[in-house]
Amino acid sequence: MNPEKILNLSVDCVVFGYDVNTKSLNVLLIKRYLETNNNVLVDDYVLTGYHVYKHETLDETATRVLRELTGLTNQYKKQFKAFGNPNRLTSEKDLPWIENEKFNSRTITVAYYFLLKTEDVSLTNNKYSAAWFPINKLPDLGFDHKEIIQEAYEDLKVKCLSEPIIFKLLPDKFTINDVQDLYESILGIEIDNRNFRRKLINKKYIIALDEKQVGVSKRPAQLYMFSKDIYDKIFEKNYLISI
Amino acid sequence: MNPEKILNLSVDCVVFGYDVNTKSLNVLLIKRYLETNNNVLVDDYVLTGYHVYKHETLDETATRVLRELTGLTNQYKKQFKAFGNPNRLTSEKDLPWIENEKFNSRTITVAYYFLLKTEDVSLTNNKYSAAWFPINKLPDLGFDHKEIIQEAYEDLKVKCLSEPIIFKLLPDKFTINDVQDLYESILGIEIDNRNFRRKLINKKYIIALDEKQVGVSKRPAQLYMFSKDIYDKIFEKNYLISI
DNA sequence: ACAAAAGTGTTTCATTTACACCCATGT
DNA sequence: ACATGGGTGTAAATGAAACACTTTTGT
Repeated sequence: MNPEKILNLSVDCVVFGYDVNTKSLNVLLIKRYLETNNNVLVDDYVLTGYHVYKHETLDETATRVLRELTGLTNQYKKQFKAFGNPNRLTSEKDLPWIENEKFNSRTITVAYYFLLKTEDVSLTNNKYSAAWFPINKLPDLGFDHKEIIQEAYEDLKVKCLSEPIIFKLLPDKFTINDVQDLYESILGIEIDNRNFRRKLINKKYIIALDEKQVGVSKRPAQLYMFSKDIYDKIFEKNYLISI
Repeated sequence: MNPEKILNLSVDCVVFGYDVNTKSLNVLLIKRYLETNNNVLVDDYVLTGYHVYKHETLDETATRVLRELTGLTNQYKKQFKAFGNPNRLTSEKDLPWIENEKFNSRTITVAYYFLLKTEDVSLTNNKYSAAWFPINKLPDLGFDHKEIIQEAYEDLKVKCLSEPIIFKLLPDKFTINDVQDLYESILGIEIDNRNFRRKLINKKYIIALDEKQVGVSKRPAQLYMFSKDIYDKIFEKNYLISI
């Protein structure tokens, strides 16, 4: 017997992945397609999500949804907002879909975002036809998912300035320039390399490895890692008022 | 005919109020009391909250809940987290209450906090027996409301450092020391008065009025106001990475 | 030898921190 | 006159911002 769904409550997941090579911050989306008599009713993308089961916490639902799509567990996740507008699933495109899927059209969704590495996800033969899209080149999106992604992105932008979550998006071994590129991708700004470099290297929790890049057709860069242990140890709450 | 409730979805409101005189950051709570045959089953406090109506957005529910309790509208509010643990309403104290109120015991609540001035709320003859409690001296609380308040408070602590929401808790005319006292109350820290004073007075959006305190039995202090217009005009996003 | 990205130092400016006494007013 | 909280200034230290060239490597 299947677990029982809560019919008017779902979790939607904005899965962020960073591709070090293309320097692109991406969002993982799944295909939504519906036709009747060769008549295409719905053809766009949506976030991955599912109803909450009766026995589950919201966090567990989010974890399950990610695992179902990618096979991954133990990824950084954050619940960032609930969306409950009564009209959020009532656009012209959404109605046939909802009818087909027997959704409750007044469904509240609790939205999470995940941070992971694009390279950790294998999409070949993905049963949801999942695909990565650069955050700035999103396809046509169903429901209110464009808004949800936008709010996740805003939260990420703020949060990456004050917490070391950036490293969740990078490989375990990275270069200083990787970090800079990622900040530039997320924030849409340019950063001075010398200042950034000095700042980062001076952090005790940024550890230079005995290793350099291999297989690059240029001067190979020094590799570093992030030590969460050291970060936690030296973390000090800062009460700087900047209004 | 009454609007139709969504039975498994509610909004709970953490109403923060600051009392300038006692320098106390308070939370507004309502009484929860139930007895049968002179047998007290439930006697504690809870947050104010209510089910979401079918036609309402979540924000509208929160606004309605606050208005119902205090008569106030147009107060600062923020949705900060959804709570959906399947066991969140199943403690020994909560069960008789839920039975009595015909709640769905698997109710998800979307939590908001409000910031307002204690003095704006009149509690005489309040039909919910509402009362203010200092954030550090909360009474026995029902459901998971202690956790909800704690999370609201954490969010407030972070947010007041980077956004001028502190002024939502103060009267329109305040002294520099009022602001300092409030920061100290919220953050639980001590601040150097000279440094704080200089910092604040140098902000263009902190405007010295042609007025001083009246009715105080000491040297009356200069009154100031906060100009949101000027704040918005000179606001600049800051991309300082502090990890 | 050349292309391409990695890596490096110094100066200026702004902000934060530390710190102790006099002042104005009401009683 | 006195008690009470209001109000003030300076110097040192830290952190951010601006800025251009050399080095290393693979091809």
